[in-house]
Amino acid sequence: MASRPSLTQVAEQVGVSPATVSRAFNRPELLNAATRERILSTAKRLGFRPNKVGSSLRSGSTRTLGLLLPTLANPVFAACFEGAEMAALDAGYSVMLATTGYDSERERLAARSLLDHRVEGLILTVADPADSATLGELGSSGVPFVLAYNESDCHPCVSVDNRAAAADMVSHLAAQGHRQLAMISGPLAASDRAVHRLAGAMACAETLGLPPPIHVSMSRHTAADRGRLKELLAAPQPPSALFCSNDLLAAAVIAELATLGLRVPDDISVCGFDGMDFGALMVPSLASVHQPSTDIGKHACRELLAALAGRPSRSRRLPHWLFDGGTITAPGSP
Amino acid sequence: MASRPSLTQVAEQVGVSPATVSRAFNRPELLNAATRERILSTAKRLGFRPNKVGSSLRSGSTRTLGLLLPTLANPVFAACFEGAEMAALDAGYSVMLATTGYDSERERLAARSLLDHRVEGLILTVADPADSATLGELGSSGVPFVLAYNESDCHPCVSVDNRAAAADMVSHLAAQGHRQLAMISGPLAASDRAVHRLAGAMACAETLGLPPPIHVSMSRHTAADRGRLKELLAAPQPPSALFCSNDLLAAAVIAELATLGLRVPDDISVCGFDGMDFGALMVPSLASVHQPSTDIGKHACRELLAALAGRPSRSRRLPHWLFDGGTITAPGSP
DNA sequence: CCCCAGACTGCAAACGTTTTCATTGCCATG
DNA sequence: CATGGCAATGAAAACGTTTGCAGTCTGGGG
Repeated sequence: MASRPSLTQVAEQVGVSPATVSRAFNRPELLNAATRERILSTAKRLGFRPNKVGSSLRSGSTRTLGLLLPTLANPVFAACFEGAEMAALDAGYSVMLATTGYDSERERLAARSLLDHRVEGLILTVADPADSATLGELGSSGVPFVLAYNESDCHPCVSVDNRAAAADMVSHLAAQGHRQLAMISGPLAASDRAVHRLAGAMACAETLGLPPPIHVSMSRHTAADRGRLKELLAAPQPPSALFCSNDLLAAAVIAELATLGLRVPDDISVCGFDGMDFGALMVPSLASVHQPSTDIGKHACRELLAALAGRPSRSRRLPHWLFDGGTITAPGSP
Repeated sequence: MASRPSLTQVAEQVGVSPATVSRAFNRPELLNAATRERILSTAKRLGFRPNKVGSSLRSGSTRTLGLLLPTLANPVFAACFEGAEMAALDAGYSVMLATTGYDSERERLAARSLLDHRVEGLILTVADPADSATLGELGSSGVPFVLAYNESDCHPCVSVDNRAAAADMVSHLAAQGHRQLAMISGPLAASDRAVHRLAGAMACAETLGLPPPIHVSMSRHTAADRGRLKELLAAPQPPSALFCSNDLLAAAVIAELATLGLRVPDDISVCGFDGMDFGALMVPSLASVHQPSTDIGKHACRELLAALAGRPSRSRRLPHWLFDGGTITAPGSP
């Protein structure tokens, strides 16, 4: 009921100037201990909390960061948020989250809205940093930003080395005896990660003298996808292992294979990329290239905060590692 | 570089008063078409966007909603966010998200921070609405709020009927021939949902003349949990079906059972509660009581917006439904 | 020709802070 | 006793908007 009193009201209650009340909260050491206590106690009594809107306007700083992610339906991004939130909180910042659903128009609009709210910096994942309207607008806005998951030479970014990571997985599969692989991804236009992972897999296969992996792009859980999978397996040289460019997709593929009567890994090996927590709970557990999503969020946030503090933010390449789950086995086991 | 120009600067560029520029954006119909165009075009040329901080301060409305959830690691809450974000966006609102990690202190602090940012309303999920410090503070703040997932008689909330939903699942299990059930939950103190689900299961079992379900509370993925599960299965009358109070837990339990050499559903049936998208991708697919998480977020947001518009927000009980996945079968099948 | 109703625009006061610059005592120093 | 320095506080301007009120035109009706 008692709609929040203002600093001024507290001031006149106590009988001091607004400036003094402000100082009681921001520079308490400047005040006479007695006045400070007097102010703090009546502030509490009245239920006063400093209004950040006023404060932001005057100080020019909102202490808010923007986070722009494709979707929270992918636990990877959810983890990224939590990492970023943690780091932001530690620094006294709040975060304003928006999702784009992989839609570039929504992305542009959301970024604009975030800027309108005067976030001091932005962490975001775009389809392709080399060609992004959003990044263009952002650049000319002067608001610092850090890319998460994307890899770029021209912008600060925090990610794993997607090419190397994919190559590692291909090596691992080859070591198990697999030769013909397939790489399954979503639409490449929606994710530079998928592009890099595919490139890494291809390059590694070539180095190892494997036949080039077959690339299959699944649109969005349409019936056509099911057909494409069937077709892939009916090829003259069907792959013995499916490398999916993300864990969610891997899970979907495994489920799809099950409906086709194929068992993983007995009939075919499958692996993913991301390392979502959930993969470890699957039975068998999902083999996958793990990336430290929480840390990606955390470090992206730290770099952003660094930029806000004047230090330039540097790109960080975080380590990935293979999780050798039960969905991979040597080809042709009983 | 060009740090955002202000409305005033646009005004003097165009040679009109700030008021006119303001109107060009908010009440364009009031302006002479020519002036309007002149303003809009120079505004665009200068890269001007109205500063929401100034606007919020003057108008007293931030057009921002707060969302306070336990964790995004549970995809249920992620879906809730996306639903809420959608509804908020439709109404021209932004959302500020914070997570609590099921920690009541973090919860209190986060709520306070949200209020400090002057969100106009709050959507939140608390441990127990009947006894929540956060809700207390919120109440005296005068900021409208809507509970999501929680059930309460004293506060507006959007949820399923957890008791009835759990009862439905128990009926289903009984119909399959199960008699001795176990209910597995997280710490009851952290979730009134778990409490209600347990109560619903118990009541239904009694009605149907089944022996009372055994309740097992798993703390947080500790080694002790594994022991508790083992112990449960070694009981004189071991349960033939495990009803987990959420899907994430169900997945963990299934993984745990696998390490104990038990197959689901051949050796034991398992089911969950939530209906996270992921469950359908598991092999076998996870039987579960589904709740419409996205809609919960969406409706919670709508109710909140209603409150902001003066209409009182009403509690909504959304429908649940059983997803009869492959993790349940009649007891004692080969 | 006068008057009045629009239509359009400007003035200036808010909104709740922060912060620079002064002001006031007061005490110690010379 | 004058001086200077320090500690504690206040006055007032500024941040970028919105908005009630008042002002200026224009044109049409009487």
